[in-house]
Amino acid sequence: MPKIVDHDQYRKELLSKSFDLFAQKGYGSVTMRQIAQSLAVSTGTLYHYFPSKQVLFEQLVEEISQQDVSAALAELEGTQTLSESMTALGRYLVKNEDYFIKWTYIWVNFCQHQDSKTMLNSSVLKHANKRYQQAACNVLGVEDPVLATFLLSFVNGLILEKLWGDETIDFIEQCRLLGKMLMVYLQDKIN
Amino acid sequence: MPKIVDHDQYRKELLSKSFDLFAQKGYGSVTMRQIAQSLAVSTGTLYHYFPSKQVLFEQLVEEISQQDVSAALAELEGTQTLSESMTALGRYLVKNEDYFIKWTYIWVNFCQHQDSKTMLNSSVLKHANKRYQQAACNVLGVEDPVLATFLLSFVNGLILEKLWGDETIDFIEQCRLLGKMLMVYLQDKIN
Amino acid sequence: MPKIVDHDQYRKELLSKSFDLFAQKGYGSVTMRQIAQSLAVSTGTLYHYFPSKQVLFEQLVEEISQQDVSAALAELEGTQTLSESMTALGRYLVKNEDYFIKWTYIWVNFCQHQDSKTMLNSSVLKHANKRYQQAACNVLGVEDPVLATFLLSFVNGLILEKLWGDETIDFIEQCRLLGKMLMVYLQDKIN
Amino acid sequence: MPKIVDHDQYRKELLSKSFDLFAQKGYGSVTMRQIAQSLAVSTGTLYHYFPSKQVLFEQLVEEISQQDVSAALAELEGTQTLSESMTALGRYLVKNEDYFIKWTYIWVNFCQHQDSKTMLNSSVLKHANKRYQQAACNVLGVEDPVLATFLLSFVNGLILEKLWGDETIDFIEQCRLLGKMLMVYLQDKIN
DNA sequence: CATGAATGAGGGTTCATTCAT
DNA sequence: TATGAATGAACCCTCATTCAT
Repeated sequence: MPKIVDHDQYRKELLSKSFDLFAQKGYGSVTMRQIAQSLAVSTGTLYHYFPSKQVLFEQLVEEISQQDVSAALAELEGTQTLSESMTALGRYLVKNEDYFIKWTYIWVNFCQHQDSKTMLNSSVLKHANKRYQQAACNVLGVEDPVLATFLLSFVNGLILEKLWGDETIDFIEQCRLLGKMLMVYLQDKIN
Repeated sequence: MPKIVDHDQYRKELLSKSFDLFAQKGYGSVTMRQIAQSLAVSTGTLYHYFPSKQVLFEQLVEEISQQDVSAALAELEGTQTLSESMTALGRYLVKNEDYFIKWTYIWVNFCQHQDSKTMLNSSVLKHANKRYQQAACNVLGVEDPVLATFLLSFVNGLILEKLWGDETIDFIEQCRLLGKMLMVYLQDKIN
Repeated sequence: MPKIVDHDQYRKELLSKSFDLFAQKGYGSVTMRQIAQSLAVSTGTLYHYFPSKQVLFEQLVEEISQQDVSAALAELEGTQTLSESMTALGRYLVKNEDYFIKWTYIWVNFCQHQDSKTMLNSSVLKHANKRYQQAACNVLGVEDPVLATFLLSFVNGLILEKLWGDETIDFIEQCRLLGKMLMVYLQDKIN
Repeated sequence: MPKIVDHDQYRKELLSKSFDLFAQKGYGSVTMRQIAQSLAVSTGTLYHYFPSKQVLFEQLVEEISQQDVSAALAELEGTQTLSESMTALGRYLVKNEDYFIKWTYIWVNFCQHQDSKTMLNSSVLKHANKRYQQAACNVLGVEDPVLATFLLSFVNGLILEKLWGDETIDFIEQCRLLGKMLMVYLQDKIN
C-alpha cells in the first residue's frame, strides 16, 4: 500500500498549493526551492511529480483552466432579470477579487512565455476561451458572441484595474452600470 | 575632456529600446546580457547607466508612464459624436494593438513585483491612473468617473483578450457596440 | 533517504583545506572558484556549506582560533629550565615555520577586514589572545602578563621577520638569546 | 608651462595618499575607482601616472621602503643610556602606532602577493631589511646582527599585537622591560 | 594632461536539475 | 517514494583597463 493513495490527486494538490507563489512572484522569479519549501516537500519530491519547472507551470495553468466554470457560475443562476444577474456578478467579483487577480497574473505570465515559443500549447488557451464565451452567454441569457466578448472584456478589465492598484473601483457599481446599459441597449434593439 | 554623450538622453534611448524585451520575456526571465545584446552595448555600459536590473525596469515603467497620453489621444479628437469617437477609438486600438499588449505585459510584471515589496512606488501607478481617467473623460465628453472607469476597464479588457490570443476579437466592432450602448444609455438617462 | 554526509565534519574538512589558499593569496584575491577547485568540489557545493565567501573566511578564522593551543604546547613541556624551554621553543618554531607564517597571513587579513566593519566579531580575537597569554605564562613558568606579552611579541615578530623573507634569521639562536636574557633578568630581579 | 610643476612629485603625492586605502582594505579588496576617488582624480588620470594597479601598489611599497629610516631615528638620538633609548623607542612607537600598523598591513599584503609570483622584487624587501638592521644597531649602540634582529622582531611583534586588537598592551612598559633585560644581559656578558 | 564612457572577462552567488541513498 | 547533497551553467554585477574626446 503506497503512502499516497492517489498519485494524481497529490499532484493536483501540489499544483493548487503552488498557485499563490507563481501569482505573487511570476514564473521567472520563483525558484523550485521556494515552491518545494512552500509545499513542505523536498526538491527531489517536486521533481518526482513534475519533470521540470516549465511543465509544473504548464500543468498549473491547465489545472486552472479546467476548473469548472459552470460550477462557479451556478452562483449567478437563479436570477431572473439581467439587472439581477449583473448585481450578482458584481458580488461574485468582489468575493473572489483576490483569486481573479492571481488568476490574471498567472495567465499573463503564461502568455508571455508562450509567444516566444511555439504557440502549440495555445489549445489550452483556446479551449478556456470558448468556455468563458459560453459562460458569458449563459449569464447574459443571449447567444450573441459579440456581446459575450463585450462582457468578458469588461470583466477582465475590471480585474485588471484592481490589479493595478486602483482601490477606488467599485465592482458592484460598475456591474450595475453595465446592467443598465445592457438593458436599454437590448430594449432599443428590439424596437 | 571626456567622451561627449548626453547621458540622460542616451539613458532614455536605452530604456525605450529595452521595452520590447521586457514585454516579451517578462522581468524575471530577461537577463542583463540579453538586454545589453539587444541594445548593442556591453553589460558594463548597461550598468554604467543603470545601477541594477531592478532600477532599469522601474525606470522603464516610469518612462512609459510619462509618455504623454494627451498627445496620443489627439488622434481621437476632431470627432463630433460619441459614435464617431468610439469608431476612432476602435481604429486607434487596432493600429496600436502590439504596443498596448506589450504595455500591458510590462505593467502587470511591474505590479507583480511591487506587491511583494513596499508599495511606495505606487505613486507612479496612481499618477498614471489619474491621467487615464482624465483621458477617458475627454473621449467620452462626460465628466463622470464611474463612466470613465467603465470605459477604461472595457478597453483594458479588450487588450487583455487579444493578449490571451483571441484573434477573433474585432476591436472596431466592439467599440461600435460600446458606442451604441453608451448612446442609448445616455439618452435614456436624460429622459 | 538522503546521501549520508556528516555535514558539520565535512564543513570543517573544507575549512582546513582552504587554509593554504587564503594564506597564499589573501582574502581579497582568492576566488570562490579557486577555492572550490582546490577542494575538488563545485562552487555549488561550496555554497551548500557556506553561505558566502565572507562567512567561509570567518569560519576558517574561528576554526584556527579553536585549535587547541595547549595540545601544541605539550611539546614544550618536559623541559626543566628556562634555557631548555627556550631551546624547545626555537625548535618548535623551526618545525612549524610554514604553518605560523600562513597563520599570520590569515589573521592579518582577518583584522584588515574587521576594522572596516563592526568590531563585534573581535570576541574571537580577544578569546584567542587570552589563550595565547596563558600559554606564554605556562612556557615561562611565571604568571606575569607583561612578561607574557613580551614573549608573545617576540615570537610574533620572529615569524613576521621570516614572513618578510629574511632567511638569515635563526629561530633557535634567537630563542636561545631570549632565554639567556630572561635568565639574567629574572636572576637580577631576585637579588 | 605644465599645470603640475613636477610629474614625479605629483606621483609621489598620489602614492602617499593611497597608503591609507591599501592599508585599510588590502590590495585585493581596493578598486582603482576607490583609489581614484579618494585621490580626487579620475581613473584615467590614475592610469596616466601608474600603468597598472599592481605597479601602483609596488611603487607604494617602494616609496614606503625609501622613507628615510635614519631621519625617523633621529628622534631616538640624543639619548645616552640604553634605558633612555628604550624609553624613547616606546614613546616613538606610541606616537606612530597607527602608521606602523598600516605599514605592517601593507608589507604583509606585499609579501602575500610576492610569494605567489617571482620573488625577483624581493630586492626591495632585502634592501629595506638591511636598513632596519642598521637602524637597530644604531639604537642599541652595539654592532651585533643577532641582537639587532632580536630588537626588530620584538618591535614588529609589539605592533602586530596591537594590530590584532590587543588594547591592553603598553608599548612604553614593554620597551622599558626590554631595556632592563638588555642591560643586565650586556652587563652579564662583559663579566 | 585629464576625463569618464566603454569594455568584457571574471567575481560572488543562485538555480534547475540529478542521483546516491 | 522521498531526501537533500551535488553540480556547473548562468545570473547579476564589478573591475582593471582602454581610448575618444
